[in-house]
Amino acid sequence: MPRPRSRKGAPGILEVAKRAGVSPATVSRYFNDPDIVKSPTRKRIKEAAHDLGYIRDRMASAMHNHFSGTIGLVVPTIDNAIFSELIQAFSAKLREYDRTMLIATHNYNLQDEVSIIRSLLERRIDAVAMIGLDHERTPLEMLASRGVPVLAAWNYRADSTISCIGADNFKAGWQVGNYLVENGHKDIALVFPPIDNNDRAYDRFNGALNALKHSPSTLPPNRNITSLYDIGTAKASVAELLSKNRPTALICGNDVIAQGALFACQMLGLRVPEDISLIGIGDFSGSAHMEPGLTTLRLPAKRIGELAAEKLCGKVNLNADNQIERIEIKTELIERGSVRKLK
Amino acid sequence: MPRPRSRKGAPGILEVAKRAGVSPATVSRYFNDPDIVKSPTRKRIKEAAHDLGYIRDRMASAMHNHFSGTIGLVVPTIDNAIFSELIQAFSAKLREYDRTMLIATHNYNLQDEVSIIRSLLERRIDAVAMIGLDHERTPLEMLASRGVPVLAAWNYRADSTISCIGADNFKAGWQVGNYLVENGHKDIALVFPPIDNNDRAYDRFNGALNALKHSPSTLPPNRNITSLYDIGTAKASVAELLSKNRPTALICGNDVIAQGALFACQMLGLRVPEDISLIGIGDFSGSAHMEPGLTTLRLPAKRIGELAAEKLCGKVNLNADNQIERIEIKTELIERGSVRKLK
DNA sequence: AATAAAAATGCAAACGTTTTCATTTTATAG
DNA sequence: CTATAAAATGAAAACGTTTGCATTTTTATT
Repeated sequence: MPRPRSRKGAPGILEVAKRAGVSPATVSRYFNDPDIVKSPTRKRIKEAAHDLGYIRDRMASAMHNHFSGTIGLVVPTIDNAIFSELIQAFSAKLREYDRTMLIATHNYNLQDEVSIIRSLLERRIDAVAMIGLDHERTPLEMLASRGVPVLAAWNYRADSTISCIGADNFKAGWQVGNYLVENGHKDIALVFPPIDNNDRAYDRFNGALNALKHSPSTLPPNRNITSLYDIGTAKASVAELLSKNRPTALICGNDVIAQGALFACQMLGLRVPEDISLIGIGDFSGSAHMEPGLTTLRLPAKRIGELAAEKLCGKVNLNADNQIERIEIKTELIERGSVRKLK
Repeated sequence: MPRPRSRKGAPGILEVAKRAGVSPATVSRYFNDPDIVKSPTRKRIKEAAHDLGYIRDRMASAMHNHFSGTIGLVVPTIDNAIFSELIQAFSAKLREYDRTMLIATHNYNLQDEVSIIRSLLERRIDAVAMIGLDHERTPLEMLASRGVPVLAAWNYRADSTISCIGADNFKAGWQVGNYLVENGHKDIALVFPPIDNNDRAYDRFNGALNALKHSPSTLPPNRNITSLYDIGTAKASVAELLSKNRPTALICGNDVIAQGALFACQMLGLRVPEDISLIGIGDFSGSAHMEPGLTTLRLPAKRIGELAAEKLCGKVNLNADNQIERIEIKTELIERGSVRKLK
C-alpha cells in the first residue's frame, strides 16, 4: 500500500512570507486580523498570497486555537421536505459567517448519534445543532466534556435540558386540533408517525389529543392511524381507513402525510373538503399549491435554521456560558381550502 | 477580546499512551492500523482510550498524511426534492467509509463556486463532488493544482472534461419527447427552467426538441414556457398557458414542474390525461402517488449518490491518476397515468 | 539452543500554523 | 531633537498527531 502524497508542494505560509519579504508570523497575522499589519506590508502579503495561489490550512490553525470553522448539523434525514428547508437556511447563514457545515443523518435511529457525534468531534466541530430534544446521554456528555455548544433545533420545550430553538409542538398539535373542533368537527382521526423516537411527533400528537379532549385510551383505534413521513405509505394508510369508514376530518402529523392523504381522497373519489377535511402541520413547499390548497400550521423552518446558525456562530466565541437558552418560534395557522367549516 | 480555550484538557494520544504503558507511536498505530500492534497491547490501548474518553484529532493527523476524512459536495440547493435524495444517499454511503460530508450550496450561481471551493480547500477536503458539468475554470484549477479528485454528479456527457457520473440528459429529454410523439402527440409544449446556467436542463431541453424534430427557432414561443424548479411558479406559468390555448401534452423540465403543472390543471378543471397529458423527468418522491400518477423518466438519484461516494472514497487513495472516468446511469421511463395514448 | 528473519515498539523529527516574548520601527510628547 | 510610549514585526516554541529509523522482542529455522 504505497502512501501517496497528494499535495504537490502547495504553497504554505512560509512561501508567502518569503515572497512578501516578511516573517511567517506576519503573514499569519494578516490573515487573522489584517488591521494589525501596516498597510504597505499588507499589500505585499496580499499580492504574494495571490500570486502563489495560497490557501490557508484551517487544520493547522485549528491545532492552536481549537476552532475549525466548521459547525455540525445532525438531522434524521435530508431526503424529506421537512428538514431540507431548515438545512438550506442553516447552511446559507453559516456561509455568511465564513463557516461550513458538516452534516450527518441517523434515519430516526437515535443510537447512531453517538457514532455520529464522535465522528463530528474528531473533525473538531466548533458547535453542533441537532434536530429534536430527545438524545442519548452519551453523545451529549461527549459534547459537554469538550465544551462544544449544542443547540436543539425544531422543537421547543420550556423545560428542555439543552438550549433549543423551535416551535412548541404540543401547542402546534393543539392548535390544529382546536381549529377543527372550533369549526364543528367531532369525528376526527389522527394520522401520525411512530412517536416513541420522535419528540416532535410525540408532542404534536398529545397536543392534538388534548384539544380533542381525548386521552390515548379514549381514542378509538380506528381514529389513530400510524404512517411514516412518506407520501406513499400515508396515502395507503389513509386510503385503508377511508375505504372502511369515514371521520369528518383528519389531523396529519405533518404536511407530507397530509399530501398523501389528499391523494388518497382523490383516488377514492372523495372531495376535499366537502366529503372530508384535511389539516397538516409544517406548511412545506408545495402545500400551498395543491388543489385544494392545504390548510396547515406554518412552522417557519427557514427562520429556525437561520437563527440556529446565528446563535451557534455567536456562542462559539463566548466563554462556555452554560446557560440554557430557549427560543420559541411562533407558528401560524394558514387557512386554505382543505377544511370544511361545519358551523 | 479574551481568547477562550474551550478544550478543557481533553485527553490526547499521550495520555492514552501513558495509561496504557506504551509509546504514543504505538497508540497512533493502533488507531490507524490495529493489526500491526500485538493483541495484548491492543487491548490495553483500547481500554485506556475508552476509560479516558479519547477522541482522535483528525486535524492533527491531517497535517501529516493530508487526508482529512472529509469529502465535499457542492449542490445548487438542498431545499429541493431534486437533490435531496442524492445528498442523502451520498452522505449515508460516505458514513460507511467513515468519512463525513462538507456540503455547500450556490443557488445556481456558478460564480459562487470559487469561494465555495476555496472554503472547502481550506478545510482540506479529500475529494469533491459537484452537481453538473459546467463550472468556472478557476475552482477547477484550484482543485487540480492540489490534486483533489473531482467528480461531476448528475449529468453525463461522453465528452466531459472531468469525471462524471449520471444520466445522459440529452437522451433523457429525447426519451420523454419521443414517448409523447410515439403516442401520437403533435402539439406539445415545453416547460423548462432557464437553461443558461444549468447544463442538465440545457441538455434535456435540446434532447426533447430533437425528438420533436424542432429547433429552438421552429418552436413557437407559446410552446416554450419558462418556469423555475418550484411548484408555485410552475403552477402559475402552466395555468397562464392553459387558460389561453391548449397543447395536447406538456414536457416538464423535471417532476417538480410537472407536479405544479398537474395542480394547475386541477385548478382549471382540466382532466389529466383526458384533456391534457403531462410528463416529467426525475421521478421524485411523491410523483408515483399523485392522482393520476405522474408518468416520468426515472433518474436513479440514489444510485448516483451512492456511486459517486464510492468512487470518491476509492480515488482518494489512488495516486493522482488523472484519467477521466465517465459512468452513464441508465434511466427508465415509468408509465403511470398522466399521458394519454392518442394512437 | 543458537541464529537469522520478522514483527512490535520506541524515539524524535516532522506537518503548517499561531502565539508569546523580544525586538525593532514609528508615532507622540516634552 | 530626545525620550517615551505604542505599533509592527520577527524568532522560536508550541499544537496533537504520524512516520522513518533504530531498537527490542518474538517467531521461525536449523
